[in-house]
Amino acid sequence: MLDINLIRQNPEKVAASLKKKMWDVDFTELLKWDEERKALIQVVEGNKAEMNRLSASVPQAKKNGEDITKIFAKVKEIAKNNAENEGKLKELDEKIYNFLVVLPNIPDDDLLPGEKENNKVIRTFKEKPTFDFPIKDHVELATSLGLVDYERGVKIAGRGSWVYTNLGAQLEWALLNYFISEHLKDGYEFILPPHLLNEQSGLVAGQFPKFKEDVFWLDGLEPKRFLLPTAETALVNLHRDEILSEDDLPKKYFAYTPCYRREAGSYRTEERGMIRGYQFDKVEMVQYTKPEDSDQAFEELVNKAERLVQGLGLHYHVSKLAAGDISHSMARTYDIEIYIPSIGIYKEVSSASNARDYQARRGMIRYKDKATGKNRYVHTLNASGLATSRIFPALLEQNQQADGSVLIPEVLQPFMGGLKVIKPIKK
RNA sequence: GGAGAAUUACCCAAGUGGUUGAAGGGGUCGGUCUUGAAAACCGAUAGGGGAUGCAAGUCCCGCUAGAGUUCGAAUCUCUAAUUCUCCGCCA
Repeated sequence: MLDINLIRQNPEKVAASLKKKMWDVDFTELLKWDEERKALIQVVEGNKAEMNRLSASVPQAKKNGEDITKIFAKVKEIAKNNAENEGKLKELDEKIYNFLVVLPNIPDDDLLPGEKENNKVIRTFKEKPTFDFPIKDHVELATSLGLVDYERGVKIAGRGSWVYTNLGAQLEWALLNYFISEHLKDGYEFILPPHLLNEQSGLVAGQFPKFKEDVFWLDGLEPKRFLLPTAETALVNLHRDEILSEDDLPKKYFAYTPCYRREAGSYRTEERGMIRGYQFDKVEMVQYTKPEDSDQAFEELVNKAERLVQGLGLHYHVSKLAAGDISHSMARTYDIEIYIPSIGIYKEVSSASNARDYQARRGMIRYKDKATGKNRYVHTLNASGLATSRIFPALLEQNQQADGSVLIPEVLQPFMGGLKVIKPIKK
């Protein structure tokens, strides 16, 4: 949610910023409603004040034996006139809310306008791996090593699903364990949230109303619930409608959940296997900070996500996203993209974003500023740390050997009973 | 799934239609006393949103939420949410 004051003060500037996100908006109507609303509030409240005064005078008038029916009539008359105004006011409030609630966040000033083509790679880790043998893709590797059963996944669930089997399940779990242990070391609080969330949570995170069709909704519970598309949705709502103490900030959380998304099925050869499914595992970090601390927190989150990939020894780069490619709710996003040799492209394993006060405004998440005693909106930030569904294939492909085996990164070995290499199953 | 009860401020809680501008207690904060602390005593403690104003202030809305009745609602009615108790079912 954008601050309407910002729009009042400088509508052209806000419109220009949103334009960078490829979002055309004209505030003329909104500002007109806003003016009308202010004028109407004064009328409505003035009338209410008058009614309150009159009603309060009844007991005294009774005591004095005055004619109170006149007072009753007067109040009734004012109430009748006011009802219409109140109706109009409610309508205006709704119109203003509906206008504001769909607007995306304002991108940071230093971002390039436009979409993907204007994303900029700002750092790279390691060289692109080279192989002196014909490489296999991750689907082939996962199958020949007995790590993933795609066919049985489709059999028991349908398209867009797979089964981690045996060492594959262990590898997946080892990745998650490795991420979790690193976050614990860094003092982040571990959360296991529910996976079925209510609509308000989606609204506060900024996924709704725009992306209501992109999540899975469940029948059978009223009011309806949806399967979380990312743990961010849960974590960012933890302190909804709360006023935190300044000493509590920053709040640093991480959660492991599967993520459920409808977008699977955009089947392209580059999205074979587990690159895009209805369900994938992810560890997600979220921070609540004071506004002045959020830039630093953003760097911390990007850095943490990078260190996780570095620990695995995999080649990746960091992209600073153009304004039009960052998500609806976010002001700034860096993607960490990992190299997948078989398709020769980089795929997102972490997306680190600063929502600034956009989500906090929607969720009334505030803290009491000690110096002024005033309540201020917090800033919320999130970053994957990490999503396994791209790490897993990248790891298999980047670490494959000529004999078809795959080396397990040292950091994962303790979580896999010391196993150093996964060898093909003999037929 | 069924039945019943409850929801008041940081916590507990009084309050069944009009000086409620919400009692009282606890806690917290400040003070007195003390070498320091405890105890005791004194004082403060309704938050939040909005309108207006340079400001002080004034006003509107706030007793879970939303509707309604009434000149007037914490109080009466309806709907919903949540919590608790009991019954049923169940991993």
